This record gives sequence, structure tokens and C-alpha cells, in this order.
Amino acid sequence: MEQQTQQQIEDGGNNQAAGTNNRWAPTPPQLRILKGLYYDKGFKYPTPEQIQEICLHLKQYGQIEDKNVFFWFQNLKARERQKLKEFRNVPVGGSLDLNFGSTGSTSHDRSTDRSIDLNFGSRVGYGADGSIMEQRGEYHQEIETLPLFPMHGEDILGNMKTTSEGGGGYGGGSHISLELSLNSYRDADMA
Amino acid sequence: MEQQTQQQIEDGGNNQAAGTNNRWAPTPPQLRILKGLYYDKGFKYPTPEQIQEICLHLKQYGQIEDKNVFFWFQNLKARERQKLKEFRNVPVGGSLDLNFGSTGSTSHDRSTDRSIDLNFGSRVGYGADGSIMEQRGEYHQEIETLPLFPMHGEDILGNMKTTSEGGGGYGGGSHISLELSLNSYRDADMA
DNA sequence: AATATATGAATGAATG
DNA sequence: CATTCATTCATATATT
Repeated sequence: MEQQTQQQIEDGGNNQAAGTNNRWAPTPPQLRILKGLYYDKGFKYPTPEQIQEICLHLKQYGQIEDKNVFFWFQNLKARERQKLKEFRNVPVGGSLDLNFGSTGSTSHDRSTDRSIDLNFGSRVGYGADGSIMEQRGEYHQEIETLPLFPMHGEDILGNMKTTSEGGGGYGGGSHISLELSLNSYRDADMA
Repeated sequence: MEQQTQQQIEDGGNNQAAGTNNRWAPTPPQLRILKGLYYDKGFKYPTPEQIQEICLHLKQYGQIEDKNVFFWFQNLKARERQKLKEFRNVPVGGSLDLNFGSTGSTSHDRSTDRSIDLNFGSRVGYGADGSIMEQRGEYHQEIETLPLFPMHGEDILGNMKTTSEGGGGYGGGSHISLELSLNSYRDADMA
């Protein structure tokens, strides 16, 4: 079938089939910046305003929307957490009947290997530090502060909060001077 | 993670080098057990804990990791759905069924309903209001008579975290200053 | 060998 | 935020 044999999303050329392609794919520069923020800066909890800022900036490197940035951060966080969770050792107990159909031996093979205690064990939870670090609030850098676009976090799209408006939400007109620093990037995927 | 940096396959030459990717392949015993769980037991939604349990057990039959088990279930589910969808797309001639709003019979788990809303206006819960609404305390694993865990059932149920946004809302101190010392060189994107 | 298929792996998007 | 769905990429294996 038409399973393979397709070459889409590329970096070199932003082939936006305008309508045919629905799923966003970060261009290398966008990915580099996003990763730089997340890993190098430890910036993991962008506010809606900051998402807009980031998105606006990333638009230079290819088509992108707020929700893409939002999802990107969400997914990365979720997957890192999930990874930790899966590495965690299972408590005890568990009697999954995995021995069906086997030959005879009706004994629990796994026996007592579940006593292995890794590094986590108890602090894998949230807020227990270690897994989730926060930088919201007043996280300042002490590197070269280079203001990219000292603009005011305005409503770029004007559709962020159509439901619960009224001003009760979040401040709103808060000026955010998003300055990014990507002196060092984490990885250079692709070879 | 960086795997979709594929380049044009029309280069006509050698692409894709380095074959250090050893992808897991289930051994016969492992496959038998996995299939037994999925088909015979109807066990299709393993929790992270159960994944570990299964994985640990399968280790006796060959090298395997949690993520392998995770992906195995994910793929199997996805492909069964995909298969069903293909059959459903048979050229029916002109039988356009626009029966929206009913038929609610058989399957309607929580999918197949993809509504393409590219507007992204009010749905994406940034958690702007903070506070996680509800925390699913029940998995709908319709296991027939499989006593997965006749012991405990906590963990996933207890998810209380009130430090999700920490930053004290987005309205107030969104004075995060990142930095960006990017070189304003735009690669080739955004032609 | 070239093509097709099966399936492991990755990730964007969506839901509750 | 945790979990799940959908689509796609990457390969090993089967088929011709």
C-alpha cells in the first residue's frame, strides 16, 4: 500500500502543502531553539504569554502555531516523566498471570527479583524535586542578556482564551521580554 | 528522539548510514505471552506498573525493555484500529451517511472522533486556571477474568499535586527573562 | 536485487 | 498532568 515511499517534512524546504499537511514538524532551527530552552535553560513551564513569544520567534524558521509550542513542551515533559516512571522498580506483589499456556510448571518464575531497588523508589513523585524543577516566577539568567524582541506580550492570535474571559484569568497585558540564549545547544540530531 | 531528520530520499545516492540501531524483536516466548495477554485476556491497556511487571517477566525469554512492551501494545492497538478503518472506507457508491448524533452503538471509546479544529481557540487547557480538573481514578480495562493485581490499586489514584504552575498564575509574575543569543541566520526555511 | 509488507520506534495531537 | 490516539519514519523480513 502507500505505507512508505513518501518524503515529506523537510528542513531544507518548508513544503507546506497548504491543507494537505496537517501535522506540524519542527524545522531543525526550531527544534534547536526549543531544546535549548528546555534542556539548557531548564525552561519547562512556559506560560501562555511565553508560548506566544516563543512561537512568534520561531516563525522565522518555519510555519508554526502556538499550540505546536504548547504541545511540544507538554509532550516532552510527559515523556520524560513517563520514562522515569517506567524505570522505577515495581513495588511488590503483582501477580500477573503470564504463565498461561506454558508447559506444566505452575510456579511463579519471577519469584523474588522484584526486590531490586533503583535510585528512585520513593521520590519519583512530583514536586519532590529532582524530576521537576521550577523556574517560573523569577528565574533570571546571569549570562549575557540579549533582548531579542522587547515587545509587549500582546495577543498575537487573539484566540487564547475565548472561553473564560472577563479579566479574571491571568493578568493579560503583562509585558514579557523573552530573551533567549542558545550559546550551547544540546544535540545535533541527524548525521 | 531525533529520528525524523530524514533527508530527501531523492538524492539518488547513499543515505541513511550507521546501523547502530538494534531494534528489539520479540522472541517466540515473549510474543506468545504478549499475544496471550492481548488476545486471550483482552488485556490492552497496561499501566506503567503493569508494563514493568510484564517486562520483568519477559526478561527470562530474552533481552527486553519497558518501552518495548509499551510500544508493542501501542502498535497493536493502533494497527487494529487502522485495519478496521480501512475496511470501513470501501467505496460505498453513494451511501453518504451523515447520521450525526446517534447510532451510538458499538464502539465509541473515545476516539475515531477526531475533529479537526485548527483554530485552537479555547480548548487546549493551558491549565491557565491552574488546578487539574479530575484525575481519572479508573481505567476501563475490560479484563474478563484476569486477576492482574488482586492486591493493591493505589498509586495512579493518588495524584495530588498543587504545585503545577508554581509561578503563581500566569498573570502576575510572568517576568521570566530568558535569553537568546541566536545568530539571526535563517537557514533555508521559510522560502 | 528490487519491491512489498510487517512491525518497532518516535512524536504531534488530543482527551479527560 | 497522565494517558491515549494517529501518523509517520525506519528496518528487518518476506515475496517476486
